[in-house]
Amino acid sequence: MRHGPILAPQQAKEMMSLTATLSQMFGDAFASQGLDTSYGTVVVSARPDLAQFQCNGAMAAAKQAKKNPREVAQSVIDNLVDKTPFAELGLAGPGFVNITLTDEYLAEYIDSLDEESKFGTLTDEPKKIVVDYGGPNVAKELHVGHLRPAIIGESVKQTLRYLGNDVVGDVHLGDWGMPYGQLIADLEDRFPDWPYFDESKTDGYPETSPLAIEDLQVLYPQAALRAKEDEDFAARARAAVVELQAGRPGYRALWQHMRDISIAAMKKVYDRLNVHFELWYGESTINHRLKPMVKRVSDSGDAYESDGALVIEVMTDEDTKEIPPLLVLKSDGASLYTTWDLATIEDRVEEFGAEEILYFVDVRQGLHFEQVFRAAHKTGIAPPEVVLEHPGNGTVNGPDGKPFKTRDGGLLTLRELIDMVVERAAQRIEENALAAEFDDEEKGEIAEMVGVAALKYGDLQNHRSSNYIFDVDRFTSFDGKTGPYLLYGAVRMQSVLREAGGRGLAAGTVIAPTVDQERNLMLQLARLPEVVARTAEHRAPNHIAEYAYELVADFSRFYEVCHILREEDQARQASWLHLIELALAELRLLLSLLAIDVPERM
RNA sequence: GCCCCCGUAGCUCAGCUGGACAGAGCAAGUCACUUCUAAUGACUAGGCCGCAGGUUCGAAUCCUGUCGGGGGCGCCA
Repeated sequence: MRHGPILAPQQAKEMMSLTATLSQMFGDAFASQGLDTSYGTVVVSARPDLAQFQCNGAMAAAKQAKKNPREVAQSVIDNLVDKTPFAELGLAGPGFVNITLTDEYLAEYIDSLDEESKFGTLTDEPKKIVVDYGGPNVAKELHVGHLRPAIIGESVKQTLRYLGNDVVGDVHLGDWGMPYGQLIADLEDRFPDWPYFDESKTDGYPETSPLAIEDLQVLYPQAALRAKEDEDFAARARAAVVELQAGRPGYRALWQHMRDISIAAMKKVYDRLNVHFELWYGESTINHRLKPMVKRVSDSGDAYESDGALVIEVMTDEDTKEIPPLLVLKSDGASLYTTWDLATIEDRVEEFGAEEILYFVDVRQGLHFEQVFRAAHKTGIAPPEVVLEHPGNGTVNGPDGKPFKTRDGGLLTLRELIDMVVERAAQRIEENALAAEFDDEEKGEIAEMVGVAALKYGDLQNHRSSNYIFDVDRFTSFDGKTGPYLLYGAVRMQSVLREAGGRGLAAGTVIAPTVDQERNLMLQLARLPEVVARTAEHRAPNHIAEYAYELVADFSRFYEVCHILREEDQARQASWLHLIELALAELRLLLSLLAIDVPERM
């Protein structure tokens, strides 16, 4: 790490990214022609053989101003105030402006990058954002379906936070539905003597849970099955839910036990994935809001009775497609997930002041969220300016292209999935003679990090909304675009810096590049801000995943041709060390935004 | 029946919301290690972007139609 001057927070410098700087220069040139500055947007060139950057605004500007695009482009070039940064400015095709920087300008820019200035990342106007990305059910073990929301949500949360927003992640437990009525009713039959079922008692229940998580995992499916087959039992289960939600002390105490042991079990799995929730709220958290909220939407006329149930019409005159009304109360008067979702929005707005609420949930729940969002805005539960968004995720599929299942057709637990990848990673490490020198404990730690990185990167490199095929062998490979390859890149950077440190070599000013691989690495290092911004904008970590790979690949190419420790020109060597420090700092940041840990060595 | 998503190289997937000959990884073939971790790098080959129209100076990207696959449509979450 390079240690610049320690700046007090209020003095922390804000700097612009390279493309933002260039865009401003071109924007000014457009403005001087009476055209909008937004046409000045400069992006990385699609044709690296022709130029480093390009500006395509002249074509759009010409269309709007009814001018000749090539003439507009030429006059923009002519009206750039400062041309010293440019080695080449060319006009091509219908009106592309090709831009190549001088090596000196590029080096100077790269030299100014550091962690304090976030490598040129401009922070957002801070917003209060709630990220809802868990959704596991109490009493059920986490399964494959919980993987994507967890790791995508965590990554976007970290990214939004890095950009300066006030973000909290909420697991939003499924802890208030029918399953708990079924469990309670079933337990009451099995253990009628338990104090929880004695209606004459209102307190003095056991401190610790009589049930272990393993018990719940067995009991839950049995109770669900029983409710399906036994109508009498189902009726008692429904009654138990009503009593639970009404606050019957014994039921609440038993339910609390189930919730506590479930959370403890979930945390173990989420911890392995580096997924950490600030809030462990659930559907039950907003129970006290349900009645007043329902009354309010009924009184306002937004909600009305339909087939005995209470619904909110969410279709408008502008809709060409059919959108069914949102059901907010069942015909028996009980609340359901729509009720809880609405009340949860109310809670997040009133208690936290949420300006944006993002739901990282399976895309298949798209219609539900569309209905809930519309209802929330229509009823004023969410003020109009509050952004409600459902960046949905696709599924994890098996080799057959269908949602992942175990060999016997069951649902694979998340713990089993992680174990599978970590085991394969351990095998790969074992196959390699280089790991032999590490003791078993370190090998185990490395296998865990490599395995989890393999799993997470294998997932995150796909766009959030697409389904992908889970392939342990491919994910854990050290070759190609994989988690292990990225970790290996980071480890090599660390290794060079460690060696350099041992020899008393220090990083210095970045000087003008002389070889392509060096120049390309610099250009790559400059791209981070736009990639981070794009990830946040699209709520899609695959942009960061892709960029992290490109960065490591450019580092590897540079490393191949530029032998840092052997370099005799001391200024060049110091410059290269600086580049490696920057590459490592950026890579660590990118991986931290993907919530992937980096080992010291491997 | 209505609605949503997907169809890109042999395989797995990107493609920054209209820009220049469509990209990556794997697999295949060729080449480079007395190395700072070769757990690497270089090169070759591979695609009428499902199909047919349309809008545009310009379309994998937008519109219409069509075929194929997946998913969703009030008392489960």
